[in-house]
Amino acid sequence: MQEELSVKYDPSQVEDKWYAYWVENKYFHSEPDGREAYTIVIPPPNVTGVLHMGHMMNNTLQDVLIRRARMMGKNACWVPGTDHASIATEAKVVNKLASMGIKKRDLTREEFLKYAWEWKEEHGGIILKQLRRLGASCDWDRTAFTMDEVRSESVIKVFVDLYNKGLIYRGLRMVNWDPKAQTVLSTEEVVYRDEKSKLYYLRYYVADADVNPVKPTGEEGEVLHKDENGRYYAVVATTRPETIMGDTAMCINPKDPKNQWLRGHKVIVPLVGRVIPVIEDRYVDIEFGTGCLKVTPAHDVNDYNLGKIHNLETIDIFNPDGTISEAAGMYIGQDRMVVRKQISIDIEAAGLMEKIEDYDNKVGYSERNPDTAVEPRLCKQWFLSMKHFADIALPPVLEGKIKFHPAKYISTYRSWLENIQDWCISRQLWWGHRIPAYFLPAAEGEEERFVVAETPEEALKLAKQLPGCADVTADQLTRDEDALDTWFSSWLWPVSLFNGINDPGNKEIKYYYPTNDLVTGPDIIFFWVARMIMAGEEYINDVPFRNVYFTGIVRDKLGRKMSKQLGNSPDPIKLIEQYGADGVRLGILLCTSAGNDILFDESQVEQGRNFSNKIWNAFRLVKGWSVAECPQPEESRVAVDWFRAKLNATVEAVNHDFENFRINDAVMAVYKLFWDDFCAWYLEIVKPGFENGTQKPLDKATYDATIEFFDALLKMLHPVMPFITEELWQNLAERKAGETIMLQQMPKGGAFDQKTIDDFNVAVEAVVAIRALRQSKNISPKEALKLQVKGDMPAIAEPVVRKIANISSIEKVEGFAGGAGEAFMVGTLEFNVPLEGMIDVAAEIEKINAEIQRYEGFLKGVNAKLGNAKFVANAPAQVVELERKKLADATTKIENLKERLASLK
RNA sequence: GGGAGCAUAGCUCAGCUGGUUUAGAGCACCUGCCCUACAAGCAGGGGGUCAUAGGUUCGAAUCCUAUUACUCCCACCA
Repeated sequence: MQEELSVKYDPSQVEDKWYAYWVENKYFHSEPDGREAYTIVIPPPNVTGVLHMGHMMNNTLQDVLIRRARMMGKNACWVPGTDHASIATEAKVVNKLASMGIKKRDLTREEFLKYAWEWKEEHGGIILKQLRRLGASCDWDRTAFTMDEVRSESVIKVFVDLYNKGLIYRGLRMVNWDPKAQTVLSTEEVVYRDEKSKLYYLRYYVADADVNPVKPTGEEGEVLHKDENGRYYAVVATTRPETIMGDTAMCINPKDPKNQWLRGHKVIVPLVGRVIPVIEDRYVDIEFGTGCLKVTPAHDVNDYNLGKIHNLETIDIFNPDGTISEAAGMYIGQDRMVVRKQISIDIEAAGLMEKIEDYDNKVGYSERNPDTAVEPRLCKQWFLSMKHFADIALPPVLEGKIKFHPAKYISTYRSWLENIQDWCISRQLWWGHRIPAYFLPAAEGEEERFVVAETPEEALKLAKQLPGCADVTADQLTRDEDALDTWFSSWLWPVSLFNGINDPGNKEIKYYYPTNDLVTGPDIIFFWVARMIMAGEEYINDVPFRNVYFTGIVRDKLGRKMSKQLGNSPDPIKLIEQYGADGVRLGILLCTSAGNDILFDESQVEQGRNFSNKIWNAFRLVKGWSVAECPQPEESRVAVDWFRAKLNATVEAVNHDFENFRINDAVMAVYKLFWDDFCAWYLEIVKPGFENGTQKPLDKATYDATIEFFDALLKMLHPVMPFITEELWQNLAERKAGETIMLQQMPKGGAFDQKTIDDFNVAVEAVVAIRALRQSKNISPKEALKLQVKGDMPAIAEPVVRKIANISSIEKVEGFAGGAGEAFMVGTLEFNVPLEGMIDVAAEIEKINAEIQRYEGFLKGVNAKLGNAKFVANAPAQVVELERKKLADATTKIENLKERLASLK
């Protein structure tokens, strides 16, 4: 620290220095020992990600929790790491390659992965470096990656295990297909958005020659469509006319009176000309559109189900990239969205369009490629059967073994688990964990055969055991091309970080698991939180964490989500440079409450910076004092007693807040303790005056207490503001080499007398009243005043008022005669400041009358209560007693005021 | 369509099991101050029919019902 402390705190002078110091001394590192463990695993950010405000909030919270736990004597371990994020990262690599003129499909898997790893090495982990700027006290020696050796091995082991348990299966299903990434997605990865679209009404002519209505038209509301040539047709409403090439039936509800005439007939698909049957199924909503549904089994889940029931042909008219396939017979190779426009024109031209209406519907988009509409597609994929996992994951949350903060997410969690669908875990990607399934050669049309094993050698062994496969060779086995869903590795995170899959029951997993608190967003409650609980229960037979703190979304002050497009997302590193990491941390924490979105505004960070500066200057003040052997002034003795009580009370409140994850409240409590109580009151009271231009020394008792308080305050602030607290703590007293505030014990608080705090508040109120009086009468703070008091002033209040309000004498009186002064009340205590010739009697009378009126209004309410026999009879004695006291107090006050009014007149 | 949550000062939110609350905090705002820690500061001040309408109760911001607004989640109606 510089000899001369600057007036302004400069974070850039201290942050890097202390972070390096902490890392060098391995203060963040944890090894199992005899202490109680406190563990947090980081929600692994995307390996190629860049820090944004959401990360800042999330990781600040985690750091506060971990630093506090460390100072509470726990063996705190915060494990950092990154996620391989297969879809996002693969997309980035594909784009990069494209910019180099390389197409993914021209590369072998090995070549592609080489590029991908290069990309990862180059861009990966930036985000972890950025976290250091924030002060994150992660155990960097434990940094993990979802695709590193331990984690990969865990994933493969788990896949094989679950397959062997019969929980993983391979099946032909209607799945969600992302045509841009060209992979399937799980149902959770599809986000539905409202969209303005069109409902197209298409003519499907009746194919049989003699449709001729056997019965007369108009019977029982039947709707027959007949064109100018006398030909009959049905009308189908669809939002997706481009799928007509895949139509293999038209469906009506058997109970639909208006479409009875279509029963048993055949219709012609417009443009395509294919003749398809009219089938009947109760699934069809009679009220929707015309009650006629076109059935495209290959491209709609419901249609697929209808197809299965009614044994319909399935025509897949799309290529994997969303263009029209050969099977469609027309528009081949064109994108489906282009074809939608074109086909409506062509149908119109062919006279087959009845009408087009505006229509609001929901369209599913890929979570990772938000501008790509997801296509339902029929294909063979790997699934994890979820019923079993739902069964084991629900009880710990419902029974409170895991607590959600806020608790409202329990119901979200519950309803998801109670309606769970099987998890599609395969992805048509290369960047990820390759599925350990090996296929045997099979002739065309033959049922596929495969084995699942951790290694190719193991697979070969298994394959040879299959009937008729004794001679199979290693070359004949082909490994599944697909990779696993990224979440299939993330769900193991709290277990795999401690190698609990590969080495069950090892020392670390036993020590660190279950972890304590998880800090994450509610948007991944299904993706991640729920699945970690499943994996934890399945593999360790215990919950992965005790508490889940759900953060909100960081929005700008207008409530908009932060996004690159809007440009409303500040660069966290720039903010740190501008305001200091401590300032940014405090700013974020002040507006964070569990489950609520935070509306971020730079002014909050400014508040954080200002607070840093306040701490800095308090330090400058205290360090500037000299100490001498002299008696302790009365007001200092009182202030020490009071502040100790206040400190202890706040420690208790802060502990309570943390237990309930009310972190913003805890932070605010310490903020006020420092700024309002310590700086504005305590330091002002003990601050020595000046004599002949030099500051008087401080007595030793007061000085020691002040240093003790400052030390306690810095510790309480440290989890929130690690840098400035370390800097000042190191300079507050002599420190040995290698000491750090990080590893000090958090103040434990202790018993305190509430009366001390209450009595002090009398002084505070009196001082405030006298200051207001000075201001309104334009009396300088330097001019000493006299004070009269009627009643018994608390002993500790007197010296405080004397010093802070600059009172020369306090006189106890029976009444204020003559009215030569300004009076005020604190509780029932009456004060008067005698002011010769400075009183505006008229104004004073008005003021007193207003006061009387206020108290009388108050009395009315109290009297109404006490006058109510039912109240007196039913309310608890305590409450009635309280009302009586209110009555007595208010009555006294009014009497005093009236007395005073009289004396003025 | 189903479910959940929320509605308190200009803004963001506390207010837990109804009674020391004719409602609090932080920020913002207004007024006065550069008084040897700090103008990134100090001192003082104004500001709310607790969304609306009913109900329960001796007593409601707090509990119940309905309405309105917003937010979120879930769902295969083309």
